[in-house]
Formats: sequence, structure tokens, C-alpha cells
Amino acid sequence: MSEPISRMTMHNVGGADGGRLDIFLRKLLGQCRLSTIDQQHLLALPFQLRDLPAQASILHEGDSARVCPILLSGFAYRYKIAADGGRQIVSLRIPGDPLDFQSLYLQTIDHHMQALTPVSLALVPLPALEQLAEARPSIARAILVDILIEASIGREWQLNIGRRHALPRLAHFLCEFVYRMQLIFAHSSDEIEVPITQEQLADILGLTPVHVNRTLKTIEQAGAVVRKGRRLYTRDVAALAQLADFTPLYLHRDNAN
Amino acid sequence: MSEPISRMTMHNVGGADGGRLDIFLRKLLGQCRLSTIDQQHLLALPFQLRDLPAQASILHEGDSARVCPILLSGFAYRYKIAADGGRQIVSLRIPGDPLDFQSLYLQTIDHHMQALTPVSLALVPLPALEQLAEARPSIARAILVDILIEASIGREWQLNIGRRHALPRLAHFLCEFVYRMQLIFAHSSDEIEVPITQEQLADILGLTPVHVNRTLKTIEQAGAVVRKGRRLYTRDVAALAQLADFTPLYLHRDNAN
DNA sequence: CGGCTATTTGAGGTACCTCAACGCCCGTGG
DNA sequence: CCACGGGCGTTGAGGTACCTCAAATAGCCG
Repeated sequence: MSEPISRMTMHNVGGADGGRLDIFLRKLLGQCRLSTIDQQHLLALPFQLRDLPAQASILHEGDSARVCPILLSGFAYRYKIAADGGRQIVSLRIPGDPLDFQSLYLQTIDHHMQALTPVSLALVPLPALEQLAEARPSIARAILVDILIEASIGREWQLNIGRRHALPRLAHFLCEFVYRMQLIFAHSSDEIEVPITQEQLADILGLTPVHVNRTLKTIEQAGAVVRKGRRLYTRDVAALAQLADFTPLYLHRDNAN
Repeated sequence: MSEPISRMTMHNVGGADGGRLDIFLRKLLGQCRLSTIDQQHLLALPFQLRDLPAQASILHEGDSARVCPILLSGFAYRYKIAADGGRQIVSLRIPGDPLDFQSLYLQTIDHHMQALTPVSLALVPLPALEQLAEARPSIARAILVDILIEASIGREWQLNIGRRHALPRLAHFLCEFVYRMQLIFAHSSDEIEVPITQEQLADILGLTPVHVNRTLKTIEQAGAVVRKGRRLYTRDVAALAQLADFTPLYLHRDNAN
């Protein structure tokens, strides 16, 4: 486990390498319109680059944040822990996603966040982001839209966990994963690697690893998914969608238009 | 079922009776600071008063909103429906709560909303709210904070549904209900009526009504809750909290300071 | 090759579900 | 005021989806 982000010293801050934020900008543009000037401002944000290994802690419940991490590459997840030690992953973040807009407006972090894979983060100082949001209402709006879409996904997960059986539940998650990946990487292939262990899938879905394993086998037999060695790949998104009762309305992709 | 809100004609708009919005202001003040001027602006918002019976539809998935309903009295809930007809309630709103800030920023509503009890709503035209949020950043901030806290509650519900057994799950929800009610009504009694049927509780918790019934009996035997006739009352919040593994951090009550 | 971790499989258990019947509360109308 | 009806709550019995525990296998990294 590496040094907590909140205790890192900021240095080398500066927007000289704004090209790295490109994926972040693309992500926002997939959710709302931004003028050319807004885009330039976003790319000019100061940040410090930070690489972390898989499993590294990114946010800790109870802390106060000083920077807003943006996920340039790799995957991360929010999670909460119950008294009996049970873990629930409440949100999965993929490349381009901002990881903690919430701390712009709330004092205390109410959940944990961890790197799922090795990640690189752009750490944007909160004051810089605050000033930009205040100066440019359309950027404040873009922040809000991202917050709202993540919340909408959270509601769909509530439905998924509360009211779908293991098979459609797993298929629904995989389907959402493919949709979101296709949106940010702008490719249309059905075959995407899902870099998530079965234990982590279990914590996303409110199941046990053992049951995820058995359910995965069923989905593979249906041809919707393939496993090679330890790796999981989606294969047939239409089949997944049908198993899953999947409707992408809640991803709000229409909002970009 | 009454006429959908989206087709209602607006008339009698005007802030002459801003005192009705008092509870809404109190709600916001419990979540963030607002200057006297901000408060005056909020109370001066134009709105149309609208009373609806229990079960009335307030928001419909797929629609676009023209007004932002604010809950002056009564209770309402957001819900989603799975393909097999299963219903999951994803959010409970209590007096003072705004019901659809999301539509200020997203075009399409991704869930349904219904009155749990008879409700009275203040229907604020979206343009009025938009202008106010643009003119006064601190009010935009108050809106954001409310959105974020509801999202935080949603994450706690994910943990609740995914990783807690029926008894702590039910106790946790009841505990949260009492806390939130005490906050808006500023009373400290443990005894609060919970105006929610067992079927609705089941849809909040991802259980069946039958199992809610049996679990409720257990919680009553533990003395944490009382039932009189068809009505459910909380009795001992400390006992509930202990059954539930309840920590109120996620309600972000510290944010008002 | 050795050792760690993730996956896989089996067997048995249980928390919760399903179906069905019954009873009680409460609003309604006679 | 009582009779009626409908909805909600209650209880029982049986079923099942998922869990727990445990051990074996397989992939992966040094």
C-alpha cells in the first residue's frame, strides 16, 4: 500500500503538458458541450502526474481532499465497508474519469477509493478547479453533469443489486462496462478485456466470488463472454444486453448533443 | 392516478407566498451556508402550489422536465423497474427536499418518481431556478451540495442492499429515516411514524414484503420499533443503530458548518 | 522451479423467496 | 351504525438462489 495522496507534497505543478488531459476533455465532451475556450482552459489546468500500482489507496473515508485526481489511464473504484467486513464497490471509474469532484463541494470524503489496475493520475489542485468553475459557468456545468451521470449509474446499480438475479446482474454490469469503454475510446468492437477479478466483480454485484465464478461459466457457455487464462473478455454485447435487460438511457449519452 | 406534471399548465406564478418555501430553505441551510441575500432570493422564487394524492406520478422516465418540484409536505420516492417487473426504490425524499434538480442539467429523466403519501409540491419553473443559479454561485453550490448528498445516500443504500442481511438492512434504513427527519424538523424524539407500507419497504431494501414483515417482527421484539395497528413507529434509535451498523458520516451533516 | 494468488469445483447449509390462505384495519356506502 | 369490500399485514409450508467451507487446480511472477 503506497503513501496516501492527501499527504503528498505538490511540486512540478504547471500546465505545460496539458496534452495528457486530453482524455479527460474527451470524457467531458461526451457528456456536454463545451466551447473552444472552455476546452483550452480545461487543458491548461495545472496538475501533477502520479503513477500508482494496483491496489493503491486513492481516497480514504473521513479525509479531506486537497487535489482532484483525474484518471488518465487504468481503472479505479469507490467502495464502502460494512461492520462485518463486507465490501461493496459502489462505482467503477474508467480512463478519462474525474475521481473526486465531490470534494469541491463537500468537506469530508464518505467512501474509499482504490486503484483496480496500475493507474496514472493527474492531480489537479482543488483551488485551481474551483476558480475555473467559478469563472466559467459552462465548466461548472460540465462538472455537475459528470456528477449527475455517476449518480444515475449508481441508481441503476441499486436496481441491479436489489432486483436482478445473479446472471442478469452480472450481464448488466458487463454490458455497461462495454458501453462506457466504447464511448471513451470510440471503438465499436464487442471484444473488450474486463480487467476485474472475480472477487472484485463479487463486490460490485453484491455476490460471493464463488457464485460469480459459476455465473460467469454460464454466461461463457451462452457465448456472450470468453475467458482466456485468467482474463475475461466480452464477446457478444447483444447477447449480454438480452441476458441483462439492458437499456442505456441511464448513461445519458444523449446529453452531449 | 392523476395528470402528469409535465402536462400541467403554469398559472398563478409568483413569489407572493414565499413563506411556503421556508422548509426548503431550512433544508438547504442544513447542508451549506447561505447569505441573507441568497436566502431572500430563494424565498422569492416563483412557484405554483400543487397538491397530489398518494401514489400520484411526479416524474416519468424518458420525460423532460419543465419545472422543479419541491416537496413542501409529505413523502415521495424515486424508483426504477426491471424487465421482470421488479421495482427498486432508489431514493426517498422527505419534506423540504427538492425532487428534480437533475433536470437543470440533464435532458432526460432516467427514473420514475411517485408520491408515497399525499404531498404538496411547489413547482418552480426551471428557467427561474437556472437564472438564479447562474446569478448567484452560492446558490448553484447549494444545489450541488444537495445533489451530492443524495448521491452519497444512494451509495450507502448500495452497501445496504448488497452487503447487509435483512435485519441490519431494515434497521439501517429506519435509522437513516429518523436522522433525516430529526434534521429537518429539529426535534429529538426517537418516536417517529414511518409512513411506509411493508411492500414499499421491501422495494427500498431489495426484499419481499413477506420477509420485511418477519424482520419487522424481530426488530419489534428487540424493542427498537413499535407497531400500532397498521402503523410503524421507531422507538429506540440507539438500538436501531446498533442493530444496523449505522454511522451518519455519509449524511454530511458537518457540511453546514 | 517455487510460491503466491486467482480460479474452479464439490457438498452441505441457510437466508430469503414463492405461493397460498387467512385476518385485520379502514374507508365506503347503505 | 353496521355491512361490505379491498388493501395491507400475518402466518405457514415448501422451494431455491445463493452462501459457506474446504480443497484442488491453474495461471503468473520471480
